[in-house]
Amino acid sequence: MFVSTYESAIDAKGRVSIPAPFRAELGGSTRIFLWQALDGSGCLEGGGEALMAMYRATLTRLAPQSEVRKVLVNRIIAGSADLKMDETGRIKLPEDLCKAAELEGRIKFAGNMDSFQIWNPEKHAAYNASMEAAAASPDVMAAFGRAYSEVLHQQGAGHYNGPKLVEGGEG
Amino acid sequence: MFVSTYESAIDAKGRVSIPAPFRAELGGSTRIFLWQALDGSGCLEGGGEALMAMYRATLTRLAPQSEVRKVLVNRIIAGSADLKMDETGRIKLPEDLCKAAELEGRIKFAGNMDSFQIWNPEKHAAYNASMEAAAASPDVMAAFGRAYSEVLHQQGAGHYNGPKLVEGGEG
DNA sequence: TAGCTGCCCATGATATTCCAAATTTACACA
DNA sequence: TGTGTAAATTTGGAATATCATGGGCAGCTA
Repeated sequence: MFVSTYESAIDAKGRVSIPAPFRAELGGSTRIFLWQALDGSGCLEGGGEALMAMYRATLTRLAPQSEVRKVLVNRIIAGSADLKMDETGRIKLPEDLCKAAELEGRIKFAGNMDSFQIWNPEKHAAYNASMEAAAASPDVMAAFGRAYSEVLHQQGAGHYNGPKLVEGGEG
Repeated sequence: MFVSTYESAIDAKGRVSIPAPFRAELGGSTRIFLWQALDGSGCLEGGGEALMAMYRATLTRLAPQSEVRKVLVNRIIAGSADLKMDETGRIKLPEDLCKAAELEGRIKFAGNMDSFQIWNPEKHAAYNASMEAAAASPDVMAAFGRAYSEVLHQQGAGHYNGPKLVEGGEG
């Protein structure tokens, strides 16, 4: 799972070091896919071969000529950059994606479970602030609490046994 | 279950010993996650791989582009530090988290069932005082009583048999 | 030939691991 | 109940490994 947030930088040659923990998460593969986040937040989203395989399987389930499928294939498949890390764990960010996400100089890598995000630091700070404010909402905590107890019930057949390592939770 | 409260200290290099009972609770794993508590109380919250696996399962249940999920992924997944204990059970607290929770010198570890909290001692004392005052409220005790008898019913098939050790309740 | 790209090595900073001393805690025995 | 011994834990510091980053060089492309 891609967890935590790391800072990195674009060097003079347009190269970026992928944080080591994220590299480890790619399981030895050096192929990285990058595209613009679908939610309009202005960051890039990325992942490795495992994620792309999941997306492929997911998109294949959608009806071939459905509008939904066409949109998602366009945004994620056609819109992706297909990059290869060098020996020291760096990739070269394509200019169009940098421009779209307003990336230059220092950037932020943020874990997003199965994928990660790449942010302009100022935008990321603003995003964090809005998320922090939203987290205080009772609705958010209530929804989280409901989902958490559902997971507990599922695991423990009705009564509380404490958290367990969920199957497939990590590699 | 993470129980009780322990005091510890941050050394000159920013390292902190995890209290031995909490270490035992991590079940041999040396990976620790730390993030800012969602409730705005100003402490850090932490747990091990089991808790993070639970959170992952929980977040996966929420609709992918829902606001609730985005908020929680931001706060818990992206907002977590992914730390590794050394041989003697210490972690290095990231500076940004220390700053956010006003941690320096001595700190408090407080058990929180599935997770634990890390507090600035003065803040913790103030929190304790407010909790002690609130515990006297009839509403609190009433809610506790209701929940307690629900659990009893669930365990004892409808009538009171005295409390039981729930299967797997402790190790 | 100029610029871009991929590949490689060098280096400083940071993080991790290892070792050892000091302190606390637990236990057995008188 | 007090004391001595052993074990575990906490603490401090140094050696080592890892990582991010800058730059060099060759090959390809336009």
